[in-house]
Amino acid sequence: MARGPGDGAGGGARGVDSGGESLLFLTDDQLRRGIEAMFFAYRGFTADPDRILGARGYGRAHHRAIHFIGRSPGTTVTNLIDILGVTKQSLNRVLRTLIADGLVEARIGREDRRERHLHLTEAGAALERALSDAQRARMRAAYRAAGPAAVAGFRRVLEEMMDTDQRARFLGPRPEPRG
Amino acid sequence: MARGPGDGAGGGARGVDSGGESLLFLTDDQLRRGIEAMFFAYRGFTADPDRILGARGYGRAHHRAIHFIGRSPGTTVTNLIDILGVTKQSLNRVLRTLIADGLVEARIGREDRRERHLHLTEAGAALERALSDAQRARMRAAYRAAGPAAVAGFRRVLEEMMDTDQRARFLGPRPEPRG
DNA sequence: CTTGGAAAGTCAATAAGGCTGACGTAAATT
DNA sequence: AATTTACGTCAGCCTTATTGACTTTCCAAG
Repeated sequence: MARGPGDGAGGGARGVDSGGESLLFLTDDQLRRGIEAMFFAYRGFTADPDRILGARGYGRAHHRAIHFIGRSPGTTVTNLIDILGVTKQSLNRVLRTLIADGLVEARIGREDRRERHLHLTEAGAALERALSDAQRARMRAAYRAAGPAAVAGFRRVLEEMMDTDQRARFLGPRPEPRG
Repeated sequence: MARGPGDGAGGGARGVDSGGESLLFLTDDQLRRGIEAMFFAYRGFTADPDRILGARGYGRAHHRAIHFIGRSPGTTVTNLIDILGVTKQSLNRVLRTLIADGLVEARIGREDRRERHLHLTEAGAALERALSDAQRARMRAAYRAAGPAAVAGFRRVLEEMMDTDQRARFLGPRPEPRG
C-alpha cells in the first residue's frame, strides 16, 4: 500500500493545544482518516461479542436486544423497536428465539395487558454479562491507554455524531444541561 | 476536558499523567454509556450515505468498496479483501455490480496478469464524492461542535479500540514511533 | 518443455438479518 | 359499537455474509 508523500493527515492532527483554529481547518484527508477510524474502530468494537455470539448461534441483532433489555428491564416491544430502529417483524424474529431459548421473559403488562414487558432470565443475564464484559474490557483498555482527556473528547464527538433525536434519547435520562 | 497543554495527543506524549487517575476509575455504567454512544454514533454516521446508496440500489458494502478504491486507486482485489475483512466471494459480488454499472474499472495487471487493479471511473468518483461529502459534513459538524481537544481524544480512543493489526494498518503509512 | 502448486478471481448455493405488506387477536379508547 | 393500539405471524424480497468448487494465470521444479 504505497502512499504518496502528500498524506499529511497525521501531522495536521498533532498540534492540538496550540490554538484550536489550526485544527478546525479540516482537510478532506483529515476527515477521511476520521471516517476510516470510525469504520475500523467499530469493527474492533464488535469483534469480541461477535465471537461469543457466533459460538451460540446468535448474531448482532440478538446482542442489541439483550443489551437494551438488560439496561432497562421491563421495557416493551414497541419501546425496543424505537430504540433499535428496526421493524417489529425483525425484532420479533430475534425475540422469539431468545424467549424460546429461555434467555428473555415476556411478561404481560398488569396495567395494559396488550404490552409485553421484557426481562432477562438468569441465563439471559449471564450472556449479557459475558458480552458486555468483553466489550467493556476493550473499552476500558482503550480508555486507559488514551487517558481521561481523550475519553471526554471521544464521548463528546460521538454525541455530536448522533442523529438529533437519538442524541436526545441518549442524553435524556441524565439531567445535564449541555452547552 | 479543558485540559489545555499536556493533552495526550501531543507528539509522543504517550504517558498519561497520574493526575487523571480519578477519572480513570470507570464504573460499569460509564462504560455502558460509552458502548451505547458507539452504537448510536455509528448509526448516525452511516445514515446519510445509506440514504444515498439506497436510492441507487446499493448498500454499505458498495460504499466500503468505493471508498477504499477511491482512497488508493490501483489497489488489487486481494488487497481490498484484507482491508475490508470479507471473503473474496462477498467482495466479488459487490465489485461485479459496480463494474457492470460503470462505476469501477478493473484493469488487468501488467506485471502479474492475474491481478485486477481497481480504479473509479468518472461516475464512480462522482458517487464517491457524494457519499463522502455527506459523511464529511456530519463529521466536520461534530468536530466543530466538539472542539479540537475533543477531536484529538476521539481519534486517540478510536485508534486504541481497533484490533492491533488494523491499527497497524491504519497508522502504518505514517512513520511514527509510538510507545 | 511440461507439470504441479499457489495465487487471483469467478460462479453457485446457502443462511442471517434486514425490509414491506397483509392479516389476526386482544385490549384499550372513543 | 367502532376505532385505535400493541403485539404476533405468514409470505416474499433484498443485501450481505458464508463455504465449496472452478478457471485463469504465474512460477518454479523436474
